[in-house]
Amino acid sequence: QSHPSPLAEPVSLSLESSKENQQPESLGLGLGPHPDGGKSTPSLMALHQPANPLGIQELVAMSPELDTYAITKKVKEVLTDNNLGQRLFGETILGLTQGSVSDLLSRPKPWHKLSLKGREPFVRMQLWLNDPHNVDKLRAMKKMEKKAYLKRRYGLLSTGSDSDSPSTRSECVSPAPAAAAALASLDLCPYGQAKKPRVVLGAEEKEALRKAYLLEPYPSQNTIEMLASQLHLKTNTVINWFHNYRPGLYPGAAATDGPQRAGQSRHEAEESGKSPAVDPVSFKASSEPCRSSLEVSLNSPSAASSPGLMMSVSPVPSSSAPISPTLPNPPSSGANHSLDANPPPPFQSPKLSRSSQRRTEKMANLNNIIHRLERAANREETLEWEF
DNA sequence: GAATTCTGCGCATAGAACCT
DNA sequence: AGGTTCTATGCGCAGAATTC
Repeated sequence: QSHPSPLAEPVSLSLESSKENQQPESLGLGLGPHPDGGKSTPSLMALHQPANPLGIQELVAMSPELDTYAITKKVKEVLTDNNLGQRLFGETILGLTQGSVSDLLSRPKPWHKLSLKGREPFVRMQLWLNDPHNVDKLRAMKKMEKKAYLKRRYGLLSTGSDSDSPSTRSECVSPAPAAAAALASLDLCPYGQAKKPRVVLGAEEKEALRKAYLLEPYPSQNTIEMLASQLHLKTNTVINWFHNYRPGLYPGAAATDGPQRAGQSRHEAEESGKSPAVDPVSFKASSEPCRSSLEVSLNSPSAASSPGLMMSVSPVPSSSAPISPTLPNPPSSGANHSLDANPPPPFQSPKLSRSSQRRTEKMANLNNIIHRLERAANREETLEWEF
């Protein structure tokens, strides 16, 4: 629609459109034998060759088959590890909105099912991953946005360095390139930062919390801890829920329908600066002539030695048991110190036993909670938070 | 050539988490 | 406490592809 075309090169990683300049035949595309099958595939290295740049479209067309699941998994991992939001990433790297980024990352389609246009974001992601410096650049942009926000709001810049500013407390230590390179090994968080998956409360949990709220809108610490324990939630989650549920923040909340959105906010922020500190040109300009892993062929054997975020590119992604992002994570250890006295169920098959047992326990527990809450509410009896 | 289907994406919003 | 940020998701639109 009216949004800037994704092909208008919001990408700053030397992905400038070069339609007027393409020389496909002489690009030295690194058409090397595929490590697995000897299949000749083009590489993405040409993107970083100023002398013979390729347009993103050409690049997509020439790109080898990419493992979209692995790419999105890695991108999510990097974004999470570095506290980089999907909005910033989408707008600056992919030229897409946050919602589209979320959709792409959570439900990537297999490469072979994508059209050329549909493949484009994945190629951009791969390119972005290839150079660890890009993470730093995005982090820098985030800081700039933060500063701009603070300036707008308070008319002053945050004092002190960003690293010790409270507003950036959650950012992990600036990664050394070497550390970033360590990302190349999957599933490692290079900065020792625990990942914090988003909590999605189940219907039963919400129901229990709602009833708890009706009985006690301002629960004591003790109550919160008990609720957290019984619902297998973190106390902070319970606190946040109560906080968000109170009418003050969500008009109409706590009535029946649960939290409503408070004032909208992002659009104001975006309004005041549609491209808040997001200047692809300057971003690109800041990218020193880093002849990093961008130059490395996606499929070339040398990729293995690349210090960057090079992903393995599956020639047959669909056959490689795609990593479904929706696969449930194994229950985190220690998350289940149930206070209830439910004895462990009899032995089940190893795979089922843990999750189904947990589920059963949780359901029973929740039913118990709801039942007691209802009884308490009906009798108007003093709540005793014993489940 | 019209109708239908597919695909990619933006917009709006819910709600959890975070910041001041 | 109030406000903001962030992610997930539903809905709808536009354009391309396909079918009739």
